Amino acid sequence: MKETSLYQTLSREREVHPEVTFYYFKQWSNYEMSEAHAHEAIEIMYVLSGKAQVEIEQDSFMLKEGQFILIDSLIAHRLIAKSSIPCRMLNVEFTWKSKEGSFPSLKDLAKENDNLLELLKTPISFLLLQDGNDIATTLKRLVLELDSKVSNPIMVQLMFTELFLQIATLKKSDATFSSQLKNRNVYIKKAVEYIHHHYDRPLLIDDIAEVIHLNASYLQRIFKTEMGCTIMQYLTSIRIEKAKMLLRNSVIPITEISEYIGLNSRQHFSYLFKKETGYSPSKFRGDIELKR
DNA sequence: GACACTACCTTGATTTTGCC
DNA sequence: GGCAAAATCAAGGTAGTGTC
Repeated sequence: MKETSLYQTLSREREVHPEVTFYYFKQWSNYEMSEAHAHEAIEIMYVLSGKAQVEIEQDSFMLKEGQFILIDSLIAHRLIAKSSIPCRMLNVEFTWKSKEGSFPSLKDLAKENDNLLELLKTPISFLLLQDGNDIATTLKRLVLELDSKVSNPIMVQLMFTELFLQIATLKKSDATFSSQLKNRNVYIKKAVEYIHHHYDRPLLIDDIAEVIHLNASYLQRIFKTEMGCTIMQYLTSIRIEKAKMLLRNSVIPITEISEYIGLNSRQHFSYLFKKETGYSPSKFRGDIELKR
């Protein structure tokens, strides 16, 4: 494994910070790289809209909106964007520079965060993940900061820290999620994946059924048999867990949290939340504040 | 897969609550 | 009292389920 690899972070003797070498937004249309290329920089390719094919070593993947791929240093890859819909991407490439100042290195951070440690301990050529929107936001903020004429190095390192922690957490939850699904019926697996990726917008059973090419009522029946709950119960449980997290860890007004979890109605959000937890959203947040 | 019935969800209007 | 946020209510729509 080369010194420039992400996965050399723990064994590398010198302490390093990430340093962006190249970044750009670009819309690809009817484009095909003539041949695969590799570079020392680690690359993140994030699909903002549309879709594109990425070939890495012997594998080939169709990246869709909201998905991103992190390609390690010196891994050959090739981009093909031949879909009728143009693909808009944000690419960020970074390498390493010697640690400066007192800002903790990635190695230091891994000592404090199990998910990050696990990510850096498991070498892999590339990492393909579905983003909830956190990674996109952080990448855009990072690019905006780099574009700034008075770019602040500490801000850049803070955003990189946020980015690495988000990727590590996403990878961890993706692994847990995947292992739970391993033995499930393939249709149920697709439905559950779709729900996990789209719970933040209004979802109809018909939408899910259409995506996996099944009759809606048939899907409902096999879902309940396999999962022990209806599709809507499953979706609600995910939404309430996300709402609890937002109530605990953010100052987002309760009226807006319903939008964050895909419920158009704040009234119904309050009703569902109370039904599931026994507390109204405001009481839930208030009790947490009191315990602090 | 289609249909019908029931239960539950969504939505808009209204009321209550808390803060200034 | 005025205002914004949160909670409640009722009607219509949608999901879940049994049956064919």
